[in-house]
Amino acid sequence: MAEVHIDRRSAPGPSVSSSDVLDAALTLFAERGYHGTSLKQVADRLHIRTPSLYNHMDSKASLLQRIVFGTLDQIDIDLAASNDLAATPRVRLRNCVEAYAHRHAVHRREALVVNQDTANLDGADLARAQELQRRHERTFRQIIEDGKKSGEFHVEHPRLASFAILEMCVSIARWFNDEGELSADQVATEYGILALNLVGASSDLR
Amino acid sequence: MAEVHIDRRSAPGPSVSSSDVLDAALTLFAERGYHGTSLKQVADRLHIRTPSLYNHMDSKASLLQRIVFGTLDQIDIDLAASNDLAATPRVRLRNCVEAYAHRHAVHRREALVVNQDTANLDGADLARAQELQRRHERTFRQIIEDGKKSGEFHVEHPRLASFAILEMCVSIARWFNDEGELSADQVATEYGILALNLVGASSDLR
DNA sequence: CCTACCGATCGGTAGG
DNA sequence: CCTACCGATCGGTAGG
Repeated sequence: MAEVHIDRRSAPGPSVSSSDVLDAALTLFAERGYHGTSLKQVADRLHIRTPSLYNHMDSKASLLQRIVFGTLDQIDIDLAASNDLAATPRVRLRNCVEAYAHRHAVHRREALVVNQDTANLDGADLARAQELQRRHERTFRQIIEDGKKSGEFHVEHPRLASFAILEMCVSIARWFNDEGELSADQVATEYGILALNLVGASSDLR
Repeated sequence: MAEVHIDRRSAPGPSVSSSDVLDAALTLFAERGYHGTSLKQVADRLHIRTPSLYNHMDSKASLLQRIVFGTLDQIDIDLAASNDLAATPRVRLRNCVEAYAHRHAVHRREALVVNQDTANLDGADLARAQELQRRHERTFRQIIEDGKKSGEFHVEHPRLASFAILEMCVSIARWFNDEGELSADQVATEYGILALNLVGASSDLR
């Protein structure tokens, strides 16, 4: 039997930090899903043994919780900053979509985990996460309803349009590539235009 | 939604069929994901023991395989029938989106499983599934490029638009409800309009 | 950071 | 359709 030799004597002290653990979990959860990822895979990626992970986290569930709420809370902040109620619905929608789209390009892994595994939170956490997501949806829907009232937008069912816009932004996380021909900023700008198209914003005033 | 109700004492012989097993797995995979569902949960739902499932299936993986390819193959057929190359890009896009959206409303569970768990197929199956999905994306992209060339559509990046349209249709599976105020037909029609808006199809000719 | 170990559960098989 | 059972792996703990 060949022995595996890992030289971890090159430096003293902890070899990984809790953010390393979170980052490894983030990559694996995004790739294979929460239930499709074992803590052994997380540990392997960091070249440590599974029990050592517990020096840097509370539980597997807590990793998911931190990823999901870290992301949803930040989206909350992004949207609040972008949804300037003094502006026109057109400007509000464009700014919110740009912020939302940009986040899904820059933080791909987080977006994928939120999208795939939020349902795996338990109890109170699940309810809290769903409430945040409903709030984000309501933000977009309210903007669309305001634009419909003002005559800037032409859409029959604001709720359908808000779902469509949210989900088309989420799709960015599925294909965006840092080395691709479009930057996150360019993608965000383009998605702002697509969203305005979608709600029938008259294009001459865009 | 369709509950399997079987009075096992009323008649001799098998109490469940292989389509019952597939249907139970479909419901659970859609709700909790492939890796989040155990065969014991599938068996419990059918009021039988886990080993009895093997009278009606080959393996857990084969259930996922049948769900995914049953759905992707049908989408393939839907799109081929809707994408009448003799028609204008506007009509082709509307018909394909209506078909795709309609399927995501009527076959919610299948759509959710395909969307969440296709990546859990192994080896050759995964490659085949991804090839089918790429083909569907290319179908939409080609229509958009044709419409751009003909001047009917006004969109900068057809690939972004095709991804956005595909994913906004997928979102239907997340919220559609048979008892909701909109029927699958109505939702499909509305999404056809949203997609034409999104690609900047001039609205007076819609 | 490790080794040693825990009970629970996993997908699946044997055999009737 | 069942009971009995398999090896493997799961998240997690004890203790150093």
